[in-house]
Order: sequence, then C-alpha cells, then structure tokens
Amino acid sequence: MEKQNLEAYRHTAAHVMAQAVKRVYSDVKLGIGPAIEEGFYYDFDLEERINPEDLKRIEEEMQKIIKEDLPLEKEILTKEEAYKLLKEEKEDYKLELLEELEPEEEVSIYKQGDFFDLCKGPHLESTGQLKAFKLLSIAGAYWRGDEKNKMLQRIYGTAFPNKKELKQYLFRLEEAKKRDHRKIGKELDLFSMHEEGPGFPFLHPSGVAIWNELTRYWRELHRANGYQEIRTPLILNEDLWHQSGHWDNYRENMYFTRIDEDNYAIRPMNCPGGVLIYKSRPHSYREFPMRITELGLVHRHELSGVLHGLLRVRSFHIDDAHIYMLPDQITEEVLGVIHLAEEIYNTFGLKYRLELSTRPEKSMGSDEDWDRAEKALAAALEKRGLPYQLNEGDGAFYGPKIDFHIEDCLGRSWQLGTIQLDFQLPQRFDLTYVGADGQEHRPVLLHRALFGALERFLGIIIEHFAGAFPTWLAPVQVRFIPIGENHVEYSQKLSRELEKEGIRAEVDDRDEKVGYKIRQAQKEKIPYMLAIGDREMESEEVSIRHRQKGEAGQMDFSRFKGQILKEVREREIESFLEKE
RNA sequence: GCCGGCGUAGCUCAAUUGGCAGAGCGGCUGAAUCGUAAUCAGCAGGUUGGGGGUUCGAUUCCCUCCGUCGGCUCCA
Repeated sequence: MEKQNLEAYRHTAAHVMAQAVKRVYSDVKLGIGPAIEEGFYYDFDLEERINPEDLKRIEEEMQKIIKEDLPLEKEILTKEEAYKLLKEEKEDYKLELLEELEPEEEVSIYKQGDFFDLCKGPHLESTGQLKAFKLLSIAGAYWRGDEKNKMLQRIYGTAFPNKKELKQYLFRLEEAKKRDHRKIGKELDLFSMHEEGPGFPFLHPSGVAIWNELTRYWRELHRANGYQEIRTPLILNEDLWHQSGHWDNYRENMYFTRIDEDNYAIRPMNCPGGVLIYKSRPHSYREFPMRITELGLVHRHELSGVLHGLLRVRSFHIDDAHIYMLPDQITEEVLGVIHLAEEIYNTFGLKYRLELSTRPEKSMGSDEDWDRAEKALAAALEKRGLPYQLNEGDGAFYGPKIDFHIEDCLGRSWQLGTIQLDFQLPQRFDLTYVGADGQEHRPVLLHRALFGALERFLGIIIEHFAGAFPTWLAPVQVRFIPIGENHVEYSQKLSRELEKEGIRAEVDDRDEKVGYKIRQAQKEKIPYMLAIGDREMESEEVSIRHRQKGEAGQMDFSRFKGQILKEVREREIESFLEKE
C-alpha cells in the first residue's frame, strides 16, 4: 500500500477507535487523532481511567463497527455550522481547533454512523475496509503538547492492510525488544543502574573495555585532525555560571553545592571551564582555528520521567570540542566537523539524519547575531548538499545548531552529535585575539560533539550491533576452549601470545564439556572461539568458531593472529572470515 | 515533573477467593575428563522495593514514598 493510502487507512482506524471509545465510555471529549509513522493514536478527555485491560473491550467494539461496515461520509460545512454542531456535542477541544481556522474557511467533517469528527481527511470509504489493527498502549499526553494544559489519555494503535503484515509488525516489535540496550547491558554485564543513583550509570569491566576502545579511537581521530585535548574541573564557582548565562537560562537543570562559605555549581556543560583556559593567555589570529577538545563529564537534572537506560541519563561524558576562529573560517570549520562526524558514524555503520535548529524563545543575544549564525550553518549544509530538517525555535539558548539524529531499536529518535555556533560566550567572557592589524577582536566560538554523549553512544551501538560488537570493540575478542584438562596449559600459552599483542583473549579452563563452554561463549557474543585439542597441539593450528559463522575450520595460529590483528587495527565491522 | 502500568532469590518467572514463599538458570561442593549451543547429584540463597494502615493472619486489600517501564513535556 502506498504511503498516502496507508495514512488514510490508519487515520480511519483512529476514527473507528474514537467511535468505539465513545460507545464504551460516557462523557468522552475528543482531542486529536492522527496517523503516525507506525500506526495512529487518538487523545481523549474522560473522567474514567482507561486501563490496559480495557483495550480489549475497545478492540471488540471496533470489530463491531467494522462489521457494521459504516460508510465514511464527508460533509462540507461553514465555520458557523460546524461551530453549532461541535457546541451541541460539547467537543471543547475541537472547538478550540475550529477557532483557529480562517473565518470564511469551509470545514469538512467525516461521519460514520452516529460518529462524526472535524477532519480534513482523506479516509477509507467504509469502516468495513479495515482488515487488521491492534491497540498497543495507553499514555498521558498534554493537550497540544503543552504541560500547562490538561493531560488527556492517549491510546496508541497500529493498523495494516492485512493480518499478515500486522503480525509481521508485531513480530518485529518483539524482535526489537530483544536488542534493547538495557536488556543486553544486563545479559553481557556491561552496565547497571541503581536506585541509589537514578540516571547515573555504572559501567562494569566489559562496558569499560568498550568505552576505552571508543575513546582511544576518538583520540586518534582528533589528534589526526588538529585538535588538542584539555581537562577542566567538574565543580566551579557559581559566579562563573552567572557570567556564562547558564544561571539565567539553565538553572533548573543544574546541581549546586557549597564549599566553605561559597556557592558552587556542578557543571552541566564544559564550555565555561574551557573558556577559562582560553583566557589564561593572549591569543593571535595566527593560532586560528584553534580546536580544543574535552571529554568532559557533566551532570544535568533531567525530569525523572524521561530517564531511559543509557540513552537518557543525568550524568554523561560529552566528547566536546570548542573551536575558536575568525568569522570567515566558519563555513570551512563547520564542514570539517561534518566530515569528522561522517567518518565516525561510518566506522560503526550508523545511519543518521540531520536537523538544523533555530532561535528558541528562551535565549540570549541579538537578532543579527542569531541570523548570521543560522545562515552560516545552513550555508555549510547546502554547500555539501546535505538534506536536513528545519526545527524552528529548537536551538540552544546561546546559538543555533546542526544535530545528528539516530534511531534506537524501537524507532525512537536520539540526538548524537551536535554543532553549535555561539556568539554569546565570547562576549560574556570578553574573549579576544590580536588580529593582523594589531588590534583586539572577538573570536567566533563553535561548540561541537560527535559521539554526543558517550553513554548514549554506547547505548546506541549496543542496540545497533545487538551486543555482537565488531571485534575491535568486543570486551572479549578471543576465547580459547581447551577440549580436556591437558590442553589448558597450551591454550594459555597461545592466549598470552595474543594478549601480548593487545588482543583481549582468555582461556575457559573450567572443567566442563566443550558444548557447554561453546554455548556460554556464544551467549556472550565473543567473536572468535578457538578449540584446542590434541590435533591442534600437534599441527600448531587452531580450530576457529565464529559467533555468526559457526565452525570455520582450521588455520595456522600465526595466520589467525595476523588476521585478527589486522581486523582490530582497521576497526572492521565484519570478520575477516567473511572476506575470504 | 505529569498520566498510566509494573516491582517476589544474582537472572527469568510461579504462588488458588488473604492462610507456613517455589521452579529453572546462575553460584558453591562433589562425581564424571568429555571435539563445537546446556553431564549428573547435593547444598546455600528471600524482612516479597521502603514506610504506614486494614485483618487473628498481607506477596495478595488500602495509603504513601522510591525505583522502573510506556508516553507527554524537556534535552546529549
């Protein structure tokens, strides 16, 4: 089914659901009920609480409506007529929507049996054409998405042209849940969360092994691209945050503390600390562009309801960088950052989407500065011919930004990298450089992150690889499986040889059967399992088993060593076995 | 923060209408010495998320707090 038709199909399902809800409950007021990416929802205002068990009742009622095969009839009304009708039905929310239409505009409503809805359409011709649907969940949702408004009850559902496709979709959902990073994180012993620190992740040894590979890669890449790394404190005097503007614009997300008689803040961002280093000595235009990175830990007080495994936490490491530069270096630097971002995401095989966000309501600086910054970012994107989505009013309080977004296993979108222009901090901290003319000037400042938050990035790649990390990232890269106890010592010798080369290898020397050890290594998603028995000791070969490919035959140990070292060094996503 | 669901052993989950809290996996001990996804036996393991209430008696019913899950809002 084409996208447009599917939308009409699901939108009709939303209407049928609304009709069913109105039949099952009394005193229901309708909010909005659109088709969405993977289904539809409808918002309702009613006293009674809809329970998960009630979904069945509503679904049954929907079945009846489908069986009744009610035609959907479009009627064009004047605004006045529509107003009268909605007033009679006490559809207060629909009335609010109606008010916003142009006075002379005509309005369409869609009717099916005793149900009607203010709606542009299009729809199916009749409710009988709905073949497969399912109600999935209930959630609270503020009217018009504004937390000052009343919270309505939203029912999410999905609908497909036939039962088979619906079944496939539900199966896909189940499969996706299996790669949830919270589940895999527990299974592979990568990280944990504790009541004692909601939103503050704990990384276990295996998680740190991955972390260290990520940061090693990150440092190599930045060194090669002209960045210098710094480190600044987590806690700084509150005055600094007044000066930076965070106190005015970001206070509710910050944690505060006292040292002796003074007020201090735990940093929610790295920039002010970095700025102090910049200010520690005078600078010349000849140093520009000056690319300074900091893998900085920040703490932000996020609302309790939004915490989500590693993807949304209260303390995280930003792979920050601040680039100080001349105004005419902006485009080139932005392009350079975009290029780096692409390199990183390609290394992991991640697909992303770009967004450009402009000035928000709560922000500082002049319109001219904002305008200039927004145009500079857009220019860079257009120069590269990159498609992007424009988010009006979604920028940071100090400047507009380009964001890199990625989807998790359930299709939820998360921001990774970001590029933000900032004309504010240089002013607020009176940053200067000496130009070719011998005079002091104001540098342009660009903030950027590529992983975004390392914690989030880790969560994303856990889901992306479903725990089966490329060899260079795998916490354990090789596990030796001695067949019997007289093969243990030889296995240990080989293992040490790999370990000397930096490979994370280990020997399963437990007194267990081979099948048992293999099963365990498979479950741990270790890339290479090497079985060692009499045959191998004799021939100086290893029997390779790969987690995805299964048994892969024999190979000289020295050859295996060379291959895995190459695979790791080149940070390959695929095993060298796939390339043979 | 708001709306709704959930919280039982390290993990996954049981426990009839309120009546002594149980299984598998994992762990420990012992036996078996084994060639590509689970060898067998025994043992240990719990203030049923915390606090309060109703009751002769609460894992079960009520209140409250915490955490967590799905959304909303907000952001890397």
